[in-house]
Amino acid sequence: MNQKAKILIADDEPDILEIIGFNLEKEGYKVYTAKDGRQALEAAELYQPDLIILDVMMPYKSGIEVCNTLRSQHEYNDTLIVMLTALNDESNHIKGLDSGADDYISKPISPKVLVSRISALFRRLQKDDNQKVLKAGNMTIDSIRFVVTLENEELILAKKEFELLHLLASKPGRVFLRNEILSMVWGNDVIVGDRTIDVHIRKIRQKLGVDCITTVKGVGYKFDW
Amino acid sequence: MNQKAKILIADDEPDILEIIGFNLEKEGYKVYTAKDGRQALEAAELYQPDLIILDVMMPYKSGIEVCNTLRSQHEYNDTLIVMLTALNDESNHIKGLDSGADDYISKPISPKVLVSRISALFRRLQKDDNQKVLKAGNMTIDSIRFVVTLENEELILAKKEFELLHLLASKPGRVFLRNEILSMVWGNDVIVGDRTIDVHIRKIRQKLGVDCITTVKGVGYKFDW
DNA sequence: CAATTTCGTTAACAATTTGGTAATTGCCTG
DNA sequence: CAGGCAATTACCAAATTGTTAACGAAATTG
Repeated sequence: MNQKAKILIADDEPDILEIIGFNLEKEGYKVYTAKDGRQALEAAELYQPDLIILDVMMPYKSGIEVCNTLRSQHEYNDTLIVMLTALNDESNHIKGLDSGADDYISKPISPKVLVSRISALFRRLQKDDNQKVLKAGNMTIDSIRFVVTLENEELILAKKEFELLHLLASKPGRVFLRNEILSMVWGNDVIVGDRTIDVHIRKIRQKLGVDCITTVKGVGYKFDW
Repeated sequence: MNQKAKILIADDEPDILEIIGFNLEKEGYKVYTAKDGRQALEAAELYQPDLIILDVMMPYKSGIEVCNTLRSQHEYNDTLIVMLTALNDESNHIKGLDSGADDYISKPISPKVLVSRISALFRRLQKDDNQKVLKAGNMTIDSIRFVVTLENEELILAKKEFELLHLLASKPGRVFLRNEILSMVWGNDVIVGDRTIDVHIRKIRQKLGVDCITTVKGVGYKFDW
């Protein structure tokens, strides 16, 4: 989930689609919509959303049927499903959860609450794999495994080297001033000479064997692919 | 969660405790109760529940405070937290989710719905957590029988050794910081010297005879196959 | 319940790796 | 060609980890 998480909303009321969709997009999610159960299944297959919001009452296929269908397929194992239904419809509430939904939200619901609830679900999902993996061309900088991969070959950098490369590569093309580099990699209270950075840059370039760090004279360094 | 899942309920209304408790026990959960925020924290530490239901309004410490406290400690990372509050209290609803709760349920709630909702949470949790027997190459780490098998030969590790290996192998390739290792294997309140981890790593490497644990200097260790 | 073994931890020291500096060289620019 | 900056190189100091041995606590066993 390093990019925008994709959310599919299925409801037969256009108003709901619009209100919910608008609010989720505002939060940075990529939103798709469907207006009945069949469309929902098609869209799910097409867009592979990370989370699906299903209204229980929909034409052709109810949300519960859709949920059952999805849950029976392996590739939707990790897809979050949220059921949406009218307040106090307890029997559907239970059916929804028992069909494998991850949460149940009753209408009417305030956008704020909805968004909070959805982030809570995502939070639990991504607790471990905080996607700390940067990619640029055929290079991967993986700070979970602490490995840099270049054309399928693993390179091992020392801690400071790794941190420095990671910093530069986190904003490709952007120039980092020497000061910035110092305070971000070394911290504000550590005092080291200016040449230290050069030396580390050198070591990185040497180990990578590829020239992806550009010197900007008098200013700093940047990562370029 | 091969045994009964343990659930802790914290609420200052005895009626609620009883009704919810009764219904959860009927479903086969082991239930503990607490009647205010402080007790909740104590009970959490004592019983290590799998799921905690927190009323938002409680004497001494609100459910939200309790939730924040728990979430700041590593060993409660995988503990599910459900917030319980009066209907339509939207601001608390949001605070609750933002403090790291996994779900939010508003009172009054029917026992059936509550139970369904809780099983939904457990279902999601088990999805990732089901790795009681880890496999990597010709190695098997069986935390049910407490045995490590390497090329069909059984090795016996001491408890700490086993736990450490199991932790590392649970996410192959991922680097575990020394802090993480300490808090996950030893717990947060135990203070042990720095060399302790090394010594255990040493023993594991020695017993396994295979080099599957990689040191990442200045960072931690990782399991690699 | 004493004897014995196994564990977990620590301390001390060795080995290794890493980080930082200084001195030198090289390169671009005006 | 001089001045300013970066690239290199080699070297040393500091930090980190590996290894061993030893000791008390806990578990096991007879």
